[in-house]
Amino acid sequence: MTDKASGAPLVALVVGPQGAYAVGPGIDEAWALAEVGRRFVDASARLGPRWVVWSSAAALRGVVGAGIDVARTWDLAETHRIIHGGWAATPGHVVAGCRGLDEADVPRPRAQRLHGFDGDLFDVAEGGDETLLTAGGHLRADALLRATDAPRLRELAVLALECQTSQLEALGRLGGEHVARLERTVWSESAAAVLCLELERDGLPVDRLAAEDLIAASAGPRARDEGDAARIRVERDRAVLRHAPGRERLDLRNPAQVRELLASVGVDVPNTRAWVLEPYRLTHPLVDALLRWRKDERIATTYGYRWLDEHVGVDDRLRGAWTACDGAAGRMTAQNGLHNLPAPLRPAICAAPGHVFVRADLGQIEPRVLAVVSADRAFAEATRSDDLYAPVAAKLGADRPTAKIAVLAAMYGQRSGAAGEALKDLERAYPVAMGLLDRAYDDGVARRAVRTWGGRLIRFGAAPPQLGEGAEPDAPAGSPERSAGTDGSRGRYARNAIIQGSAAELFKAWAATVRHAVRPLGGQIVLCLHDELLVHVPEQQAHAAVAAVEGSLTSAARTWAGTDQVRFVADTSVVRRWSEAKP
DNA sequence: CGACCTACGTA
DNA sequence: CGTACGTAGGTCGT
Repeated sequence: MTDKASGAPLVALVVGPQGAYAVGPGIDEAWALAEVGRRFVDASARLGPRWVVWSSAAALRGVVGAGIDVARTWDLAETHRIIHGGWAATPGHVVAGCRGLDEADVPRPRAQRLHGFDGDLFDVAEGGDETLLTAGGHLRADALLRATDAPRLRELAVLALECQTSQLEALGRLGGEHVARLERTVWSESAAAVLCLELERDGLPVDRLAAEDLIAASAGPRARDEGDAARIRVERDRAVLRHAPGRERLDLRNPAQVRELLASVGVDVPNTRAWVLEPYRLTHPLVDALLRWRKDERIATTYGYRWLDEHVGVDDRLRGAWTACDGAAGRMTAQNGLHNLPAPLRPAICAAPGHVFVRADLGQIEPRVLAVVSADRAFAEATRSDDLYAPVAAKLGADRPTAKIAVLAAMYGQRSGAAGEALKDLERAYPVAMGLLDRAYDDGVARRAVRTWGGRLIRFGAAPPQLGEGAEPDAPAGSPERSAGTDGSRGRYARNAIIQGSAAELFKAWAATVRHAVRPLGGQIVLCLHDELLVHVPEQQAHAAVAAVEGSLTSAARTWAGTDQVRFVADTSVVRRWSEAKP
């Protein structure tokens, strides 16, 4: 069995709790756990395979952790998510997907282990002589954890190869003449899953002292004990409460009390959200003080000393868990603030001595993606420009701000504001692109599943899969499918998911290419932020890294889009601190 | 203790 | 100008 398009032999790797197994053309070996890294390197050099894994996290965390470069993979879990939609993708789900079995019947792991007991040992002892599959053809729950001997590991590896074959056939049925595009999606999404492990391993470089200073500016000094912390909190609150004489005991963290307080000074609002209060900033000094307090409070609670201590390692790297796709359209997610670090803290994100960041963000990615997905030749023409809105404005006979609002309104669906006339002109100027958006909207209203450009399924109406309960402790919150909501909300969701999800695919294809290109330079991708990449690289290699990042965009975009008629642009700069680059 | 709400950070 | 995500603190009910 080989990967036809790339010519690489397909080798399954299963890593269990006590050993590993690799099987494929030219290899059929049990590996001791301590030897996995070395044998992985040997087998990679000897065979140049595409490694087939149930999931990158399960099979490759140790390999990546050892600093080994993992080149080509086929991640069965990520592929399952592409083909079938949703987020649940345990080996059980993969097998069910491949065999056409009902996802709802996938065996789920036993309930929570009891406090103070090691549930794994208990389960392994009890499940020692079980078969791999149930009578119904499903993979037994926790099959990977229970695979403690070589024969069982081999069985799982062979099954993985069968699933890969089955997924490839499914891609062929789905893709027709575009099967190669879907296969490339699998490759880059699989690479993204490996990249996630690298991001977790490497972390984001932080200037700890700068971070402490920035936190101190908002949260005050480090508290020595609980009483000290309370005193500092009261001190912070006083900046607001001094504007409310007689109500110094009020709890600013309680929105109901804050709303009442605002009413007492004549500010009557339905809620106390920042955008609601913003117009009242000058009405009463209390409002301004409150909004400033909220900013500080955010840093004090979410990005304060505790955050620094818990998530920034002794090597001054900020680490969190990464996932290659969320449950909706397929963007990457990250924990511990890596994806929502407040701008005021960005000066603390600083390259290590002798290093710099190459920072690059994609410009106007979503309308450019729309040009690809819709194959609208006129709209593609507009992407030739560095600023896509300029030619659109010219074509509409409108000014640039109007053209921009019209395009955004078309893509995201506006509820308020006045894009009306320009929107009608847009429909006339780019009927193909607008037609795609209208069709996506209608699909959402009708609960019809849609697919992104790369082939990821966006589902509707299905019962939300049972996450949680130990099945997938790290599953992103929320249910991936939109079964509820109004017609309009589903329509907007579908329209957005096609654009946002396709953009995420292009981004990951770019990131995977960059990752490969900067490795020989000693570079690492240290942050992925939906349309922005931060690459950490030795100073002397900055120039080469910039070229690699930009060259990667050209090649990744051409391959992903299947055309060079749509242009993608990146704004790239070399900086010491993240904040030096204006996004 | 968890579910839910409010609020807000990022893209 | 919509969508998505992660985090924390509050309340309320068990």
